[in-house]
Amino acid sequence: MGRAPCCDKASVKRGPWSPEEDEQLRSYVQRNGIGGNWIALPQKAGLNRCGKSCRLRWLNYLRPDIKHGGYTEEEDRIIWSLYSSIGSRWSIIASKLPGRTDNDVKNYWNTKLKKKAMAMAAAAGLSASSSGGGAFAAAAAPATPTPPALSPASSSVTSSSGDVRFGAAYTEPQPQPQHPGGLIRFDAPRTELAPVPPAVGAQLDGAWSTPVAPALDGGDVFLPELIGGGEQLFPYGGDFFGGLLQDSRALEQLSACYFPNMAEIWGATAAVAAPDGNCKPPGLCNTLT
DNA sequence: AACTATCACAACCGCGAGTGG
DNA sequence: TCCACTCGCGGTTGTGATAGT
Repeated sequence: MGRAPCCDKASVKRGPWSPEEDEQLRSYVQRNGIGGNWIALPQKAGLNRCGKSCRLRWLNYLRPDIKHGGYTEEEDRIIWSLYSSIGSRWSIIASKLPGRTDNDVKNYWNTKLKKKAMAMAAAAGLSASSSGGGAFAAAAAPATPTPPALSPASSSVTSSSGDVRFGAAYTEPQPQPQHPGGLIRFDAPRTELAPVPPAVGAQLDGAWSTPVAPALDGGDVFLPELIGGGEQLFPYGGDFFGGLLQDSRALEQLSACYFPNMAEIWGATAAVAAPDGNCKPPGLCNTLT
């Protein structure tokens, strides 16, 4: 049994790419495009590489619009908030960071940002002992599915591979910073989400309690549009991690800002949520991208 | 200077989803 | 409807660079 390999591993080169191979692949793709078939590409390009390897090399390294390193604080915020709400959907997260790849974002998270967030969580007094899985898992989410209109982005999510996502540290909702015109701003067409129930919404100002849900179908919304004037429209400035860790509501709202359709997704799946409260919204990627 | 530990990033692997015949 | 094939994703591993002892 077992899956047939995509190529004969014994006959193709593996490991790091040489500059010559890079140039060969780059020039071929620039001249001919991908051609809709990565498996056949290496042979056409004269490369002794697996098609998947070529695809990965092109997407993660050779593409002309790739940025490496030098993550800004704004990008940190995007990654953090989206990871907190949708988990390790790196391709989705990367799609909101122009020039970044899923692999790059994933590596950045695993090597730097996660540690930073963990340190912040520890500083915020979150314990890792209550449920295992680290400070964030411990701080996560209620045991039952969160009402989607209330907390579209706060429930823990169990991915297809079974790892538990961390949610925001839930504390009593605190009064939110005021933002003229509300946090959410998009150029895309807008649709209304159900208002946040009074139990929570009453503690928030109007702009926050009735989020306006833009449709991402209207076009990609990238970082500059998301953060608008930077700190001006973003609820937390310098102490970003600390602020979010102490205020899950803000995190939910921020995530809903990026992916407002989360509410609908969770709403559609809440009825079939697993008894443990974890569910994976079907078609999440398709809906969001 | 030599060795070890840690870090950062690139690359690989296996799986699920999508698609066309 | 089924099957084969490919793509894309996310987790994991490998490797070179750097820091520390």
